[in-house]
Amino acid sequence: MSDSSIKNMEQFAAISGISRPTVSKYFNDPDSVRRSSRERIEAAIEKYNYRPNIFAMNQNRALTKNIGIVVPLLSDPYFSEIARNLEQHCIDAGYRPTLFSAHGDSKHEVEVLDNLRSLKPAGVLLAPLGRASDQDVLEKFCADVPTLIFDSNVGECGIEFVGSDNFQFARDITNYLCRSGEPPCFFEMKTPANPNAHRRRQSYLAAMEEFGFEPQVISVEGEGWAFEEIGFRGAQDALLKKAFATNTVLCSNDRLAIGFLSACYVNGITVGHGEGCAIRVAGQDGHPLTRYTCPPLTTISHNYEAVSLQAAEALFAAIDGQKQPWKSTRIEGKLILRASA
Amino acid sequence: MSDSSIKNMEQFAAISGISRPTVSKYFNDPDSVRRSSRERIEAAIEKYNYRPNIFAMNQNRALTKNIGIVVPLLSDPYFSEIARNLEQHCIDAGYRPTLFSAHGDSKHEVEVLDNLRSLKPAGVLLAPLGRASDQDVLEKFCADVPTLIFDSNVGECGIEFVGSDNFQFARDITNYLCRSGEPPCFFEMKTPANPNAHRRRQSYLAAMEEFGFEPQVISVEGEGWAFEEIGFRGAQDALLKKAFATNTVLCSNDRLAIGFLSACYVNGITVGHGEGCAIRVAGQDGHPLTRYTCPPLTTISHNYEAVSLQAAEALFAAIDGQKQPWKSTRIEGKLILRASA
DNA sequence: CCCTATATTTTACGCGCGTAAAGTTTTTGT
DNA sequence: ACAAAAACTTTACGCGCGTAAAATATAGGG
Repeated sequence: MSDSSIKNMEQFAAISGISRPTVSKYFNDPDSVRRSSRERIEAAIEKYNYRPNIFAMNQNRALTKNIGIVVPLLSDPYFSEIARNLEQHCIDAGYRPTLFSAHGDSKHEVEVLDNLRSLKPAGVLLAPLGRASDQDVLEKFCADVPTLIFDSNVGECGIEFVGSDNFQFARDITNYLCRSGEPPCFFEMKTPANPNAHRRRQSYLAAMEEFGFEPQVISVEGEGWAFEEIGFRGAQDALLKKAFATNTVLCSNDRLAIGFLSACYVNGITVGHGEGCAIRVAGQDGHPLTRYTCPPLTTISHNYEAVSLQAAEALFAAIDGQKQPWKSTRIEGKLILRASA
Repeated sequence: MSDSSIKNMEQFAAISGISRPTVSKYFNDPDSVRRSSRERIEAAIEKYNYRPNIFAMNQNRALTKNIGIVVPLLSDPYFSEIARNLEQHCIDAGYRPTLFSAHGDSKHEVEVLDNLRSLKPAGVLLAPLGRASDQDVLEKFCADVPTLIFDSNVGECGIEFVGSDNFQFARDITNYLCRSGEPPCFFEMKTPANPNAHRRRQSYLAAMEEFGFEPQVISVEGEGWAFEEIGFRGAQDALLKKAFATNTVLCSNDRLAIGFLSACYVNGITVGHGEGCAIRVAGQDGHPLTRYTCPPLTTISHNYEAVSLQAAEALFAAIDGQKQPWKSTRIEGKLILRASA
């Protein structure tokens, strides 16, 4: 418990009366040293509170336990939630995760990937920015480092792709909306950052066709990641123009829907599936706050747990040397019926 | 642009026909080498796309440019927003920020701090968990590493404290609520993680006394960081019991308020300051989504920009060797009047 | 109790780079 | 054109630790 003036493993080994390599072995696997040594080391750790420098440790190690986790934007609840899950899975499996955000910007993404190489990661879990990503950089990175791409597919690179089944998302919720009331219009951003948005639109179109309804897509302007603001403005505009052919709107994602709900509110339009409601609104993603919107938002939620677990385990398997052909795993979401639709 | 087979600075220096130490100097400061050398190095970088290993770089450097940023929980929008700001300021000042989250858990916080030492940071910007933090560990860390504490004060440790003026927050919004309608009740968590919550309660009490109103504090049960859920349940309960003496509620923070609004909605209680509204609700923090709640939430917002700038610059000054006595800087928030109150 | 097989520890070197000190070249001033 | 100053390059060593190979200690068998 005393304040260790011990600066490195050399000194620590000397004080505990054991050779440095043995101490090194101990930290790598406590059971790999003799019991008597282990006890002396552990007593010394207790006494001096010494810990090896993790970066020096990884410097000359054949296989590190580092795993890099990269998401496009940490402030987006979907990514912060999935990142949280991934980190936990890594820790549980004995790895050391490090989290990076590309801050919604392609240049940052490239920089993160560059820095990641210095970490000598055993593997990387990467959710690319999508459309904006530098494809060449991603591919080269995947070629150099065992990488599992999740959330947003960017060609067959990396070990495997794991993400949500966006076709199923839009299909199932469109299906529900059609069966429970008027068919939905589709509300989306004109230039979404993420390719999943395209899948959702296409799936909506297909589902509507299957039902024999006329689809209607409202694409609103707006760049960047301020989806609520974009949804709000787009909805304001569209509501003013009475642009929606039916009384039901399916938003491309929950954050747009949150903006949409807000626009409805300020325009005095009551949202919900009940009597006296003017419009039904649904989202997609299972954003943590959709439970608390007014009204609570009907949505289709990512299976966060399954996506993150599948992604993590596929990466671990690859790190363990199990070679598999590239594949794409798409995990179904779960419809969450609430008052908004 | 070719795929560099270059593994280290040695090889890179050899290929570019320059000594390794000179290359090292170049990466440390391109202007510190002769122009002819610089051009040759830059040509080689272009050609082989070489970058030094950032962790090896910092290994034996007297002063690194690393800055650690630690927040209690990244999934909380307040922290992700402030962290984003801090990162940008670090980058702008030529530092290399690395972001860590304590995941709302004291043990993680200790671990993060341990790992941070390995980074040999020039400085650390630390928002402690608060009540749950291991005080001894924090103090020892501050003694070893130039650390600036922000958001939540934990005794006079570190270089300086920078945070919001929580007394002013609750005072000003209580003031506004008293002047614009019935005096507010105060809605809070019984056992908040963060000491700022206590300040806000006390400030509310003081402000009410000043106005000559009877204060009323409703403290709801709930552990952890699921504030919306805690707010929702607490509000459900309190509304059912008609626990509020007035028609106005000041929530201790915006996330509780979001849960509160949701509870009002499902109970058919209209929120707002207008005609026909049953209750007024206000929050505190300036959560990014409060603009889009229904109704939009009246709140008092942190001055994110000022807090992060002040914190960053104080740290930079300390890193540059400017010794100042410890002080505490509390930055005022800005009242944001919306429809909810 | 002695010898061999196995478990540990030592020795020695490497990872990728920073940096001080000493030697060399280039630039500057005149 | 020459000396002094400035810039640069070499040399040499260090950071904190991993790891293979050699040396040593421990355990098992008769």
